[in-house]
Amino acid sequence: MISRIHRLRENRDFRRVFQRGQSFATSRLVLYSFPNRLSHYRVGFSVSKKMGNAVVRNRLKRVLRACFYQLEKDLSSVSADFVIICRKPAVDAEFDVLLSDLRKMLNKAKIML
RNA sequence: GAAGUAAGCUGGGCAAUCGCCGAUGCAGUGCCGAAAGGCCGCAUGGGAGGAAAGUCCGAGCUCCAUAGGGCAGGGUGCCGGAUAACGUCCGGCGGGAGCGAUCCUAGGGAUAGUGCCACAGAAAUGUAGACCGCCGAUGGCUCUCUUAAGGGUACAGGCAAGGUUGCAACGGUGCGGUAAGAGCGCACCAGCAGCUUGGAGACAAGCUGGCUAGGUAAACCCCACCUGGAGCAAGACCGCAUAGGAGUGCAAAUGUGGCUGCCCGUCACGCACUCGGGUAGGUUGCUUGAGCUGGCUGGCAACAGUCGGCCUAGAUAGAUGAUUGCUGCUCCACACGUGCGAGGCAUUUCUUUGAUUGUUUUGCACUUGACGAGAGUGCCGUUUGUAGCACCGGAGUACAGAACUCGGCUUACAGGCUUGCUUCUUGC
RNA sequence: CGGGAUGUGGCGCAGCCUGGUAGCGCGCUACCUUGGGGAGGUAGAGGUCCCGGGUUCAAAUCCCGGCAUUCCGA
Repeated sequence: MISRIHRLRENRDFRRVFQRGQSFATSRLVLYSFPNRLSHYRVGFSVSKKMGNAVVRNRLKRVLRACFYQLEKDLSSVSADFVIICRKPAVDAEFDVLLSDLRKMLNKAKIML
């Protein structure tokens, strides 16, 4: 789990990342990233209502937050905003699968080696 | 034992490591900030539901409006009670379904008025109507020689019994009556009105009366009762990120800047003080409440009273997650290995018990023969430890996430448990 | 949190207010026409009226409760 300062919260932050950021994707997830001027990273999750009911959507966001906790060490010096969008196959995916997807996309974005 | 019916409970458990949210305590006289406040460390003990869901009702709370009352609109609708309130709950009454336990029921008014009742049918609400019909007593015509008497005809006319249609045909059945008929008369039944008795009442029972009044109000409507509007993004407080209003005083008045290098033209513009409004954001509202729980008392019950104990989430891009171990329950398998191990499965067969079905006005009689019990038959198998059971193995473990707070309703839900009652069967 | 709208053949819609027959266009099938196709003509098939209850003699239509899609306001 990640604490509150690492969460993206404002609607205008989300729009900035969507409009000006780079995007990377797998079959389950989409990553948008845009550098910020803070000394840490921030991340926000977007899960559509089409994914399922509130239990399914909340659980998906919790699992993704736990993934980012695993990646904490590698991201400690990164200052950028991320938005993760879930696609439909992400609902049934295991923790390890989502974690490796995130690793792949962050590598592609050359934020993490 | 089987089938059913009603009510209630449960909603996997025990741990480990790393995290999230808020609470309490301690500490650095730490850091950020004008302030309100926020951030960082350690410890302790907390952290989703029976529906948290849908948002269909009702309330608290807050703001706005409001002398009081009425209209419109909306809602409710057997009676009594419970409740803060309700369209909820409890107990009754009437109606309907079921052998029964039990279940369902928007259930006021159709003589206040209006509308509608397709098709069919003669006729669909008007004391209406005559298609097939019945009669033709009375009057007409006519036959028997004539009168009387009788017959014929179906012209006038009478009738609403039978048929037909339809969800529904102007009370039903029977007897009398009549030309044929008719509540025309009578008896019983249904329904209506009045009275008496019982009941708190809905209503029930009885008596009397005149013989009769279609359905639909989840059609308009009438009657009785209820109802101001919005919602925690309500509202309160802080508020010099930034933007920006009003007033007063001073300054400037051919000034400065832009279009534009110049002219013309045009647009914009200073400083100080005071005042309120208020955006982003923050704090609060925010969890002690019609609260939970155990007894006692009253009540058929819903529920109320009283005594004791308890404090039990508070997020805001929205806190419960990740990785594991052991285990519960259900289903499938049982190849291999280990243990226990003599029957297991199927059945259009028979016997018994006889629920029940059919024939019949009823009974006798005949017929059908559920569930259970016993026997038989078929397959597999009885020491080469096979069939089966257990370990082992595999799969599954629902519906669903607090968002101001309560009381209900509705809807979703794997599996399991408990209790009451009903019907049938068997044994004692 | 509050307020609406829609659901009818394969597709797009009418009918609902005022209850009794489910209809229109495109598409589909067969036949005619043509040397063949298109166009045209004739005939035909195809419907749990979103789902479950109720009112009524009778419900796509009226009432109640769900489901799905969609729009608006704060």
